[in-house]
Amino acid sequence: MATLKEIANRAHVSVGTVDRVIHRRGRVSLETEQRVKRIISELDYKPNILARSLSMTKTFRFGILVPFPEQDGHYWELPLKGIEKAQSELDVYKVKVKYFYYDKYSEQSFEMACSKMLQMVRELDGLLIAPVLSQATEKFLTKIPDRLPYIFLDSYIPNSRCFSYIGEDSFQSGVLSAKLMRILVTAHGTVAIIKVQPMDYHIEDRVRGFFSYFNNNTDINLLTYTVNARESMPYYKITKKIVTENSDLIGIYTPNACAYQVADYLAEHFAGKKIFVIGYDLIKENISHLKNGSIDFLISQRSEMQGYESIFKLYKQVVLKEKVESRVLMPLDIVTKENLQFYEN
Amino acid sequence: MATLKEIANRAHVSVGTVDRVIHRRGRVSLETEQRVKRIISELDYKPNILARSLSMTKTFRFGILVPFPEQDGHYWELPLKGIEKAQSELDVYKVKVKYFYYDKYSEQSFEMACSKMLQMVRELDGLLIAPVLSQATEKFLTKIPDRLPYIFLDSYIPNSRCFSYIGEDSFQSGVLSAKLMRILVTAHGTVAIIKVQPMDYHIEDRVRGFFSYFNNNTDINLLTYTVNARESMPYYKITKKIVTENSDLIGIYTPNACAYQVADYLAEHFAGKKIFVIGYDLIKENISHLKNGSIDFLISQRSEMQGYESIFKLYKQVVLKEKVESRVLMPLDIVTKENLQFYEN
DNA sequence: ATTCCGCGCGTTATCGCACACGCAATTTAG
DNA sequence: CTAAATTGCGTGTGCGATAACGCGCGGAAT
Repeated sequence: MATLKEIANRAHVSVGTVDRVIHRRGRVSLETEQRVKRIISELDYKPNILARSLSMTKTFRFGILVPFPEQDGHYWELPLKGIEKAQSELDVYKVKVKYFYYDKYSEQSFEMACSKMLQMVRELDGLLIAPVLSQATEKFLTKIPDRLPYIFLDSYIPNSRCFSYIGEDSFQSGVLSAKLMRILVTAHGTVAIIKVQPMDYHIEDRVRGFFSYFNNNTDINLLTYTVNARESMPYYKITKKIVTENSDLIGIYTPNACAYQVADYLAEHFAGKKIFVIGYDLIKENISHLKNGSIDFLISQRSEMQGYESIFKLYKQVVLKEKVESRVLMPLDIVTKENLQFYEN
Repeated sequence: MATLKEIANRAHVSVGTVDRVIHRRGRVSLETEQRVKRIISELDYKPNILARSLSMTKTFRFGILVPFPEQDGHYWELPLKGIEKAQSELDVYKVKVKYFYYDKYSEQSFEMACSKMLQMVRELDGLLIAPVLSQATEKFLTKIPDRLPYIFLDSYIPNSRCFSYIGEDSFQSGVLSAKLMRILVTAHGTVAIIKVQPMDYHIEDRVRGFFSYFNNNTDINLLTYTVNARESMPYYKITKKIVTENSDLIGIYTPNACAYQVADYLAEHFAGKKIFVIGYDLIKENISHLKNGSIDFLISQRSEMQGYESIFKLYKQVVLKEKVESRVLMPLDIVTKENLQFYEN
């Protein structure tokens, strides 16, 4: 618990000098600078965060670039909840956030949000980006000023200068789903996997993981179907198609938050035979289907914690100037009827 | 973001007076006290925690009464890790902890730890108790001074004046285990449940939950065995007994952290037939058996987070004087080979 | 009447850090 | 060669709250 003052005494200088060394504000001779630095590391000096943020005049602003909260079946409300929680906890540390929403199915909307953000970029100290529209995001990244650090949430763009990625290991989450499906289905038969257009690397990765688990397994027949997310009721239609085309259907894997739509159809029009359904994310509709048994497992990627952590990592990187891990992978929680209650809220 | 000074100005008094009102230090006339209180609630004044703990002279000390870390297969290291993490984060807030360990199989050792704690009770501001030895703990509770708040970790003693309990819903965790076992075992046969002596309510609850799930299910034969924890290699012996007595054995449920001992035996002497094993807690030995497939599922009760949270709740209750929920139930994480990596560390 | 005590309040130092400012001693420019 | 700029350093103030201290006033005790 060394203080600035102690450092100063030891180095035979004033606190002002030590402060200048720490903040690289110059006006210190090379000799004293080295002496001070040595003593700082000798005493393992850590600035008192309380005092620091108490005296700090600057407030930090982070821009949040994410899809409209209600998209993906209100999925985006979950990370936003975490973001708000982090924001309120970091309020005393003078951290504010500024939201820029976009329609994840419209590049134009995305570009609108980006340009709004760029207009006030001078007031921002860091960005949180959910790069759902990967190509459009890549273009946007080139326009971000070099001084401005950014972090990815939910999914990821390779070869960018982002300082960290907060999210899941999509491939492994596919593997996990496959394992669960394997345990569930006791009989031989067909398992359908529902892909989505427009393509999303993140989701594709889950599907790849799913297939990789079943790689050398022959008694289960894997069949891929593709829906177009811009149509109306796409999952309803595709589920209908799946059940009519496969008399030996035993399971459906929905590698996104839309499992509830599949379960809806099955519950209404296919109640006779048990079809196992595995999906993602603890959104309201999925939860109620998990409760009534028409969804068997939900994989949760700690969406709320993702939002929370990403703001905290921004705080660490920008305000505290600490090193942040370049990948922070959230646990893949297996949620079922019997442990759901502890994951809700 | 009202400050003391603003309150003072509005109430036409000095900050000293407002401070005296807030901390009930007297020397304020009834009239001004009410005026100040009114303005405080009008402006929804929340003290700045940073400034508060920066200026605070008092340091808070919490006593930790838990089993030796190495007991239960080093299980207790997990909550302790969380406790240490919380302690280091709360260091700037002037929070210290003081450990009192006991042997969970010796009432005498427990009483020793208690009396040590009571000797320095005047220096303590709160207690964290793992009431593994329930009767002995009940006796101890009567000796705790009324002024001293305490919180339970891991398990619980009813009708006590503890301000909160941090842990799992043991019954429901048994239910969850049963559900998983039900999915795993496809054939008919016997599932063995291993109880422990001396009895532990917590563990018994898990077993009750397990049975309740299978209540009206007849194609699985449930059989209870009991080990004596004070013997040497008890699980080794009991597993041997189980496999020799049940030719139709298909699964074993170990409602505590000792599943690895069961798995040890099976891997060495019973490699031929697949026996499904479900156990608890991410201790090192269990983890390696999960990896090599001799344990199928581990239920994790977020042991590290339990420790972390319990210190934070003490901080909230004692230092911030905020209300704390009387029960904080941790999620029951289902851990398998495929998602283990995200729960490790 | 003087001393004394307690009440009701204001004042001020302190916590550890950030940052603006000021003041010599030098260096650079004109 | 003098004025201006720059370097190297110390001082002082503020952030918001805590808590010790001090002071006037009035009533009780001597």
